[in-house]
Amino acid sequence: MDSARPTETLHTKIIEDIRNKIVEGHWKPGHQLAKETELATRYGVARMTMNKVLTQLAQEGYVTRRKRSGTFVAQARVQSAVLEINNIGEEVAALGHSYSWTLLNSERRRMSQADLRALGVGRKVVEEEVLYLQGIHFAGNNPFCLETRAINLDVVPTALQMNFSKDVPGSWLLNTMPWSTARHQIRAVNASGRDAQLLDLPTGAACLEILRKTKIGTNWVTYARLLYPGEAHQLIAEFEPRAAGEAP
Amino acid sequence: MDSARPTETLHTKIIEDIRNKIVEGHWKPGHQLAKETELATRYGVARMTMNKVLTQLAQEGYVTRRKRSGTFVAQARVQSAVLEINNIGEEVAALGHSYSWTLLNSERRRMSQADLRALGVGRKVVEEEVLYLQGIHFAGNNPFCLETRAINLDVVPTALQMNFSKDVPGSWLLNTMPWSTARHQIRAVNASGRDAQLLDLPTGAACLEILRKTKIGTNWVTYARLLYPGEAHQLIAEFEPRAAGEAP
DNA sequence: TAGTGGTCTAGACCACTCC
DNA sequence: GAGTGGTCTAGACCACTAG
Repeated sequence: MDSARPTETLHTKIIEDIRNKIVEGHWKPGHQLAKETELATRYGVARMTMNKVLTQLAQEGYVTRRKRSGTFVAQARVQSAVLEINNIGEEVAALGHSYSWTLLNSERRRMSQADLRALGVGRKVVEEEVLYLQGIHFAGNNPFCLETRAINLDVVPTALQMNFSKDVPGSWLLNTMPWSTARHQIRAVNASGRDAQLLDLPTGAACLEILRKTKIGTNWVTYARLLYPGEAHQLIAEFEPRAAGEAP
Repeated sequence: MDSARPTETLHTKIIEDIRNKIVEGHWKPGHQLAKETELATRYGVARMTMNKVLTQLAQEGYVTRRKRSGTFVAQARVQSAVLEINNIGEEVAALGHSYSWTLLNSERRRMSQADLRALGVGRKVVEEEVLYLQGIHFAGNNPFCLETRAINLDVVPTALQMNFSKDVPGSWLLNTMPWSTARHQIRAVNASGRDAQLLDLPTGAACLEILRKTKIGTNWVTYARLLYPGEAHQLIAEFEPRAAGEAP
């Protein structure tokens, strides 16, 4: 049990101990743990501390807790993974290239049904007034990502005062509306004529398409379509074993 | 889903209160919160309760805590998202199609450098003995996913006794080694001749390629390459605002 | 209805870090 | 050095649910 790195607190050590018992297979899925009070005396801690341990293990998905029944080792699944969605500029910088952004088009208009489709949004009743942008992110001299974006002017009217040939809309929005939440759809598409041309690819080249819908509260802030050359880009999703029907 | 329901506990209500203050912009990033003891008296609770509140908000990424300095509203970023990586059979069933699996090839052999490359693995010194499988997942009568997989026979020797034309290797492994962890790489590729043929696609069709490396402890269990027709499949990643340098 | 987890408290000591 | 968060305790009551 030589643990080197983390702050060695009581409950941290207990958590690791129990987690190991589960991960290494000594406690199989379905195994019932002793009750809080007993585990507490066994580890020589107060019940509050033991509760903290078990609560955290439940949050992590390793155990399931049911009142009146007890605590059980959960059925594990490699089911959810954490996906890093980074700022494109940082992403390029991390690859050791110089980053630049070129604005191709900027237009104030009402969103058409075609726009909605292009941005992967289901049909909406109201066609809001938006700022419609298109531009390219470069890594060195190579196109790295084609961005098409609509910004909801009802929510972010200040966007009209911005000069997006200088500021990158994604970063600006991130700083302006910092607590937005987003939904991503990821798929593979063959680059169509104009997209391929802009990205300097042969027509039909496989691209990774990310559709991002950003909301704040119940209002949508921006829709973005990010198109990456398939060979130049990949997403890394780190594991995480998690139980079946668990929350966070 | 906005929940109105959940058990209204003291600290839950306080958490929501503070979270709202942050999300709605009353407390901007960088804003310093009052200290624990003061917030505790202000909300009329014990410090332990307030500590639980602030600890959870820090875990969620809304605030950053520094000893001796205090608690601050974090700089938020839509930076990580939770990506559901489901069992393929369940995935197909969820779409309302009947699911089936066809094994194309099963072979016990040493992994070659070509195999490693095909599975997206960097070069390894030892070329372990593996069970090398290839098969297709069907949704109805249509190919849904082409799977190429190597199973480490040192870790899972029982795989040799299985009949993978009947059992789906991914599901079987999930049940056998429930607490493994995985790493996923996601990218877009143009389907090459043989892959395209197996998936019943024109050559060059965009496909979503998922490379999955599964480990248990320090040993690798299985490498899998899952190739989905681009149009037929997409991944959904649900949001999650999170602070810059925070640990989940 | 009894046992389990869920929550809360009041007080205490410690470790770290900023001034 | 002093103030902050970090942790821990011993005891208490409550809510839910399985038997």
